Order: sequence, then structure tokens, then C-alpha cells
Amino acid sequence: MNIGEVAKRSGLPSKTIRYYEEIGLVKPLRDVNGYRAFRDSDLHKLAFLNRARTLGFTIEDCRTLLTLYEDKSRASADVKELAEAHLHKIEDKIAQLQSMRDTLSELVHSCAGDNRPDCPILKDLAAETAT
Amino acid sequence: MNIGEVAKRSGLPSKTIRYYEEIGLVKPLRDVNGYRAFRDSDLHKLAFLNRARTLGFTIEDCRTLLTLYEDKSRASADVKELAEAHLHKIEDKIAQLQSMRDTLSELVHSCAGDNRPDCPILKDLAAETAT
DNA sequence: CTTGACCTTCCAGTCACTGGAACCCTTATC
DNA sequence: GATAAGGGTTCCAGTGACTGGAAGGTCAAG
Repeated sequence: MNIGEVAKRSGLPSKTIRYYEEIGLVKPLRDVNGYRAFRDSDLHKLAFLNRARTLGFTIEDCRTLLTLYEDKSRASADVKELAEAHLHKIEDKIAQLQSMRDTLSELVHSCAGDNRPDCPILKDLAAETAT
Repeated sequence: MNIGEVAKRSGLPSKTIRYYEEIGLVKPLRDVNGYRAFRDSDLHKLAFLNRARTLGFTIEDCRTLLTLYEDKSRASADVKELAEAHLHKIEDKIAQLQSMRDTLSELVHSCAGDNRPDCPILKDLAAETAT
């Protein structure tokens, strides 16, 4: 398979696939004309990567996950640990964003949004934290 | 004020303050020795920036907000519009993260996490999307 | 005079791509 | 055989918002 087809089938842009090769996540063969020649196993890996990235795993996490995936004697505990750590990070991030949202939402609602200059949003941003 | 004190008082690292000068968000004066000399108004701006960044506004948003803040004839609608757009982005991001979290959480719970190799997390990541 | 805590600039790295330029290969059509 | 479209290739630069580190200047205290 050429890169275009693999892109279509894996859901990843060609650029990204080239990048993944560059950082050693996939190692496609080469045709005589220099084109990358992807095997089914490469496609499979790329789809795996796409899914893992969609779930927010970092590239380094993905690298580890791929290794674990290919290590048939892995302990599922290792995978679970990684996934749990990632889950916690996501939950932290959500909490942080929710706190932003709550504050912002309040500010937005308190602002008249007309053509007068008085604006509680700017007032809040400019507020002294303490003296 | 020297940068160290402004850092302490604004809550921003010195490095960040230098960076903000570099991109034109603040324009402190200079002492004869080359040290940055911050006025109260600079400190005030930096605290404003810190607060806005904490709420997740991009640097470019911050630049606009600062301009609006200093334009005493602004319309509060302009501020509100910017804040609302940002709020929507945050809400989208939250939704996206929640969807990740839900999937991940399910996967984590379905995985025994023992020393056997069987792992639903990897299975899911490797699943074909369609044929 | 030296020590240590400041301050300065400049350069490189982060993360995971993404865009673009310049060029090569393949296939079809005229 | 020329040409054009639509693949593919490499390499370089840029993104956002810092952050780390090196190499060096300045200042106050002892």
C-alpha cells in the first residue's frame, strides 16, 4: 500500500504518517521507486495509534502501548496503570476547565454586552488579588 | 520595580514577563544599568494578563482584552463577544475530554490489571473500525 | 575582594504536528 | 513524444506559550 491509501484507511493524514515514521513508530518498507510500502501490520499499527491519540494518550504513551501490544507476555496491569494515570490527567484537566468555565460563564452573564463601556469582565480581570 | 518583585507581585515567572515584553504586551522602561524598570501600570497589566491567561484566554485574546481595557470608550459587547467565544471553546474542549474520559474509564474498569496478558484496553485500541 | 543574589541577552527545546517549496514517478490522453 | 494530473519524496520553517540553560554584567553585604 502507498501512503495515500494507508492514510485513508487509518484515518491519519499522510503528513502525520511520515512523521510517525520519522520518530520510529512505524517502519514501512520501501519500493524501488522510493515510495513507502506499507504492510497490513503497518496499517494496523497506525489505526491503533490513531485510536490511542484520539483518547488523548501522548506519543510516548502510544509508543509504550504499542510495545505492550506487541509483547504477548505483558501483564495487563502495566497497561491499566498507564491508562489510569492518563485518566487522572484527563480528569484533572476537566476539573480545571470546568473551573474556568464557571468563572467565565458568570462573568459573561454579568456583562450587559451593550455599547456602554462598563464591563464586569474587564473589571474582574483587572481586580487586585490582595494588598 | 525590578523584574523579580514584579514577578512576585504579579504571580508570573520572570521568564514569562520577559517573554511578554518581547511580544509587546508590556513595555517597561529601562534603568541606566539596563535593568527593566516596571511602573505600577506595568504590574497592573501583568496581573491582568495572569488572570486572563488563567481563564484560558490565548495571548492574542489577551492582547485584545488589554486594548479594550485601555480603551475607555469600548463597548462592553466587544468584550462579551470575545469572552463568549472563548467560553464556547472551553465547553467544546470539556465535552471532548469528557468523551475521552468516559471511554477510558470504561476500558480501565474492564481490565483486570493483573499479571495475565489479556487486556481489553489493548483490544479496544486495536479494534478494526470497519471492514 | 569576594560571595551570592540579582539582572541581562541569546539560543535551543518543548509537543505533535502542519504548511510549503522543490522535485520525482506514474498513468492517461493527445 | 509531450504534457498534465495526481500521486509520491525530502527538507525546512512555523505553530503557542513558554521554559531551561549558558555566558556574562550589576549590586549590596561582609
